[in-house]
Amino acid sequence: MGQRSNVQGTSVKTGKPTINDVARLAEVSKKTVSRVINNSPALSEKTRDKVQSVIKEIGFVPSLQARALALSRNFIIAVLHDNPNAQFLVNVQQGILDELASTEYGLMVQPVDRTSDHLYDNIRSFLERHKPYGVVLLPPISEDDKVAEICEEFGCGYIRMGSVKLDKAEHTISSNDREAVREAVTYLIGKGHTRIGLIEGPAGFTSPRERRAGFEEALEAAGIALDPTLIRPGSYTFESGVEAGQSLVDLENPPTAIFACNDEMAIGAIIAARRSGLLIPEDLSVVGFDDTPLSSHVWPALTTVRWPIVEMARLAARKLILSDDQEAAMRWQLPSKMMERTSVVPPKQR
Amino acid sequence: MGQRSNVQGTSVKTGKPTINDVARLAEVSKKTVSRVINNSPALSEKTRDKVQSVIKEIGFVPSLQARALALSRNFIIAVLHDNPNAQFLVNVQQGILDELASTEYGLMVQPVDRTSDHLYDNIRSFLERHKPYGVVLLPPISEDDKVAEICEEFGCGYIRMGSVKLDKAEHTISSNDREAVREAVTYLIGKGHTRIGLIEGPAGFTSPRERRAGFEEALEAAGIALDPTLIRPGSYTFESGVEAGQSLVDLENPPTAIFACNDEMAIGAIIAARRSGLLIPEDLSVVGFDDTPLSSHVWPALTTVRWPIVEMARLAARKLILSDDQEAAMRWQLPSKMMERTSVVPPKQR
DNA sequence: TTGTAGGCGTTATCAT
DNA sequence: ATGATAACGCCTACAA
Repeated sequence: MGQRSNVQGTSVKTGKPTINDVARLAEVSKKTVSRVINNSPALSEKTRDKVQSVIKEIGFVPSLQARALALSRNFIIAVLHDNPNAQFLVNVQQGILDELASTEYGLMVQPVDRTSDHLYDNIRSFLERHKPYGVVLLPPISEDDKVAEICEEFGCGYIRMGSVKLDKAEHTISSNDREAVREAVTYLIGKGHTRIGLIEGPAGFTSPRERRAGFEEALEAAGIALDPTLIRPGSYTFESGVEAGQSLVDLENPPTAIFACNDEMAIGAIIAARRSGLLIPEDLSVVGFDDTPLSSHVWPALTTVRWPIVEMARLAARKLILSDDQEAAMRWQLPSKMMERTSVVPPKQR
Repeated sequence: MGQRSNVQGTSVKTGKPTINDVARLAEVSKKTVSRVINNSPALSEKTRDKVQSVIKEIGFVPSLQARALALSRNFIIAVLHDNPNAQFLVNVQQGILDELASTEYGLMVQPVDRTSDHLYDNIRSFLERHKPYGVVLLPPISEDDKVAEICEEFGCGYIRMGSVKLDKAEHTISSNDREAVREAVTYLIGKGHTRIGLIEGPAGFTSPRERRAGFEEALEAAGIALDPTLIRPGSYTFESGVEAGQSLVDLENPPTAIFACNDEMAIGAIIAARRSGLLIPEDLSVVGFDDTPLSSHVWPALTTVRWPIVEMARLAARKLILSDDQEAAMRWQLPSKMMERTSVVPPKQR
């Protein structure tokens, strides 16, 4: 007897049962056990049941390391990001982990530097090293087609998360920024605002572009002419919000409301306005975008638009690991929602 | 010729060179190559150089999957946490990743539920499945000795991050909450405050306990009697800060300053005070703890205490993967620092 | 100092 | 439907 064959069927070395132990006890070959594990269709009921009962009995769990070697693929989903926003990143992680919790998959996190000369090499080397089963690409890096190509090249599943449909449905998760912003600005208009400032996001990315488009659509639908003097650039940072907000309230004929392309800038604008002696929201209504925890902890609580990040991430993971879930594979859009709080009131009569 | 031996030395199957290719081209055995990879001391200069030049030439990269199988250990550091604070978590991840960037290690994230009946089983099954090289335990789960035992049991390196020394030096990274709070409260006293409110953290964990101790030590050193009516419980949430802050400012003889055990509660207290018509900081000075991004984005900007989280996480990773770095192994404390901003002024004359 | 043989625990190939 | 045998790519024990 080369192996000790005790009642647990446990091999001597590691103390944990292997596929060999199962095969021996079930009196079948390793390959048959492997077929059972992988739900191979070509198996007799009887054999399957027998093997499964042995598996349960001795508590066999397949080794992920061994499978990784044989399959050249790890049971890991990786988040690839170039995103400074902590809350966003953590929400994504949470959503993915929710979906993975009932599986054997694990989650890796890999930041990348979009400005690096070695961006693509770094991504390649990550994929080559860790061979993740699939990756979730977060904005803004998700907008880079080359990155998606690299994933494809490595035979690695990928999902691109963004504000618009960036790829085929099965590779995309997106929200509807344009409609959401249109709705938010329409809400401002509904309150009676006609002079509405816009603080934009950084140029070159789709989300700011979409949000601006939604802004313009809302104005147009209400028959309000776009006033370029009410539009300010921003970079999604608090400081840029302060600056843009300041320059808007300093206007001779300032806006009665501001839509900022994210919460940090919205809060920056509030700070700037308050510094100029304005009361918020009485003198200036403000709407943000993101629904960061920040937004409900400031005073006044910020009306904002919320991406369903956790749900999006969960769907992303589902699309990656449940390749046979056709319904999930085709779903690619989850709608944003406006969170009405206290930073918006009708404009003062002049 | 069983293998195609082209100039790249690449094996036919995967397209990527393996240890066999290196061995063949360098005219040594696999084992010798393996020794070179693992920096085995017993090797002649000549052989080492030769092998290394071949490795470089054909671009050989050892397969992590194969090593994982052979070693029963993955080249992965995992963060185990039960921590709701996004910024903290992301900072930890960033610190670890900074340190791992120059290595082949990757980062996994695994949340756990402290309130679950299966807490320990879940941790066991994670360690068993993914066999991380080491884990970083974040507070508050890091305070659970049983979790550390489980890591030990699996032969998995671990580092416990906390407010006090929770374990042997090589397993500990901590800050000096007590001294930092003492310093912050002493600073308030130095400004002339003598009635200082305290909003505590949740009972049962060490960080709130340490922070309270620091608070008491500062008062005692200044000869100020501890006034129990100025102490309020809190749970590290914004809402608990609002509540505690409200009850403090409603006092007949309210404090002129408040120290809150984290920023969220501090900001909650500011909101509550403002709601009661107080001017901040003129009527009430406030100090927080954590230096979340929040704290510099509120008005007034919050004076707070900053844990060097990124540095702590970096050191944690270093301790885990550089087992021969004695200096790092022994270092376990990184000092917090008070960030002076604008939420503190001397009390008004009465 | 270096090499040989065998093992880690799976999956794939190709029979039967 | 099932099995024998050979990968997968590295590491360890032991031998030389």
